[in-house]
Amino acid sequence: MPARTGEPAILHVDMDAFYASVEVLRDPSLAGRPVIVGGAGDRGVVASCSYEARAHGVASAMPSARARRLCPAAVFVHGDLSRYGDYSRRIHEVFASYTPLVEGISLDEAFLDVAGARRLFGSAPEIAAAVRRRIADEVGLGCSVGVAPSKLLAKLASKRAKPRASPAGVVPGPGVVVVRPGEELAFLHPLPVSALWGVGPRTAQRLEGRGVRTVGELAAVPRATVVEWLGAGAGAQLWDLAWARDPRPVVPSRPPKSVGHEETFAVDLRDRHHLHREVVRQADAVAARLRAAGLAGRTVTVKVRYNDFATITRSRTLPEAVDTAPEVAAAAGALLDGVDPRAGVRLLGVSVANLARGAARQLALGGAGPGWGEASEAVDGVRARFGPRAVGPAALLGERGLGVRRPGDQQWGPEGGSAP
DNA sequence: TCTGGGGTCCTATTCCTA
DNA sequence: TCTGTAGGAATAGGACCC
Repeated sequence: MPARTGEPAILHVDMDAFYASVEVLRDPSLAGRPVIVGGAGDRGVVASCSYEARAHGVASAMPSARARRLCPAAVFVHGDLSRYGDYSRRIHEVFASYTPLVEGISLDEAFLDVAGARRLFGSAPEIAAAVRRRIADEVGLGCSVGVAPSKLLAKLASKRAKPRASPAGVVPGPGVVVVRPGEELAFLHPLPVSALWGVGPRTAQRLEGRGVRTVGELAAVPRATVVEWLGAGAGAQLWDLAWARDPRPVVPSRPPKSVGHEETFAVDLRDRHHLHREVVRQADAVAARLRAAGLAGRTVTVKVRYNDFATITRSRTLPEAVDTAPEVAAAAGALLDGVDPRAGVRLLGVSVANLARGAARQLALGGAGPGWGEASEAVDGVRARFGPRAVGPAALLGERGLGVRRPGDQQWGPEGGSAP
């Protein structure tokens, strides 16, 4: 039960330019310079960038080619997710020292419910300041914290707490912003509708077409009208959010719903042979991740994006859950056979959903082949000892590039523009 | 300007079955 | 047995988030 009812108790902690800041820690000569983490190739995008780069107009998710034009002096860094994962774990150790109620949103972002921590550590704003200080002292990174009675407001508050980049330079932010009970609507209503969780460019445009630009204007529309515009689910939810009604609790851990892998090619692929090899490679990666997580899944989906960006998916639900490369590859390969690649395929993806915990092992035995399960365990063992490249699917033998490259090597788009 | 890769969630449609 | 139907599962697509 809350020590003092009504007081803000949810923290949203958001690291400042996380990947780029980690890269500066690794290589201090980058400090103060425009740093861009992401794919440097023709089809790459910006995953994260330092505030010095933002001052030139660079932003995350922007095509790298455009970022380079905006900021020719920028240093491009390939990035390393496993390193960011290590830093993320250190940050979460700080969170866990205040409350067990930590919901990780991504490597660099989390919600903390500190209602039960206040007797021990002080008010929510005091905890927020302490978390910031400790992450700076113990990990060496900056972050911004929002404190509010709900997730939505905590997230918006952390955004306001952030540093700002303008052509004139980087302006530090307040670091911690608190929205107290009673201030919710005054804080929320002047913001653009796109500030609401679930309003992307598409929905924002639809609302703007009806004369609704701010959250306050949305709140002023009758709820039934918003439902008519956006459907029962999204409409009702957005209208509630516009009135700061957000009862979502902080949920410490959620099991994954799907595991997938997808890759954009440096050049479009048109022949089935190449695409089938890619399916095998991706199926191998997905299956290995499933086994590592102790999961298996029944629904296999193949995703194809053509060179005009039109995207299709084809999926099939198997009678039993699978977690081995040959089984995932067989299902995905069959789906791929129903797709015409002649228009040019720029992206291919394989994913597995309908997940259950460890359901596949005994089913794989005596199933399709002589123990895919045992063979996969052996593969996992070899990779654990000798590295992820030590073994791969037989179908990929003898081909340079394709066979050697491992999924995950190109996290933010293909390097260069030559054929794979 | 030309758009990555990891996901979640929602909706509409189709198909199967009781 | 035929037909209509209601509901659930599967499928496909799309918006959105970090």
